[in-house]
Amino acid sequence: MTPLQLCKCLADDTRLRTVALLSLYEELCVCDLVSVLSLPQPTVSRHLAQLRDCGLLNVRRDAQWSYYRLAADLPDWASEAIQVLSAPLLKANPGLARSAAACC
Amino acid sequence: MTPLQLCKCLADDTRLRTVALLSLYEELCVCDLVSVLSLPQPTVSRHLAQLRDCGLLNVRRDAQWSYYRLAADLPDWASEAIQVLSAPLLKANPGLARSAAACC
DNA sequence: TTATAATATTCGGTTTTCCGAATATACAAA
DNA sequence: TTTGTATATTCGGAAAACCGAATATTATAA
Repeated sequence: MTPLQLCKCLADDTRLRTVALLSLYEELCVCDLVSVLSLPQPTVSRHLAQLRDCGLLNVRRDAQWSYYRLAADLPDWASEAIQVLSAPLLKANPGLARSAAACC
Repeated sequence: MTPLQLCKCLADDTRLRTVALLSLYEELCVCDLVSVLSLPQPTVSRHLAQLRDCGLLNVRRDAQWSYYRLAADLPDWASEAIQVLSAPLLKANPGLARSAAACC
């Protein structure tokens, strides 16, 4: 995981919002993200796979649900960057956190 | 300037290294960057223009030289993100800082 | 004015990224 | 086993990003 890889991962609205939500909610399943982000399920799954392949997310499978969370072994600078970038995004989009609170 | 815009600006190796150098050197002219980054001048200028158009960099024109620096009016979260991402990049590429020291 | 140096821009073409649609897989409940 | 739900993947095509080459611009010096 390099700074460039992290920036590329976060240089997409869907992925950045996903990571911001996971910095707030610890763990979310795909259907929650589909509902909160208002995007088709395959789109969400594709971005999640990309974040997982980069080492940014971990998955936990429980029955037919997949629960995603920020990877536990991220370097400190990556966690800090995610925090620093998520905060203003969530502040500027109160609807995101609101609809997540209503669903997750 | 949004977190997404910042991430897109930094999601390119040339631009990320440029910003990292400017987080270390305060002010650099185009020919310094051309030399340090080992890239064609038009390539460097194009990326600088992109960073300038995003509001990330300011230019100061002095005679035939253009001196670039990080924008003075960046929001705190953006400055912090740049610092957090630049540090590991510079640490992982000691040659960058070294060749900048030898030239600028 | 001419020549030169530093920088900026434009133009095509290639590569990368993203998405919609369709399909596949995994699991659970009936 | 069949049905249904949740998730993942594949496959085009479209949009965007990036680069090399050529050229334009600006300013200095001769």
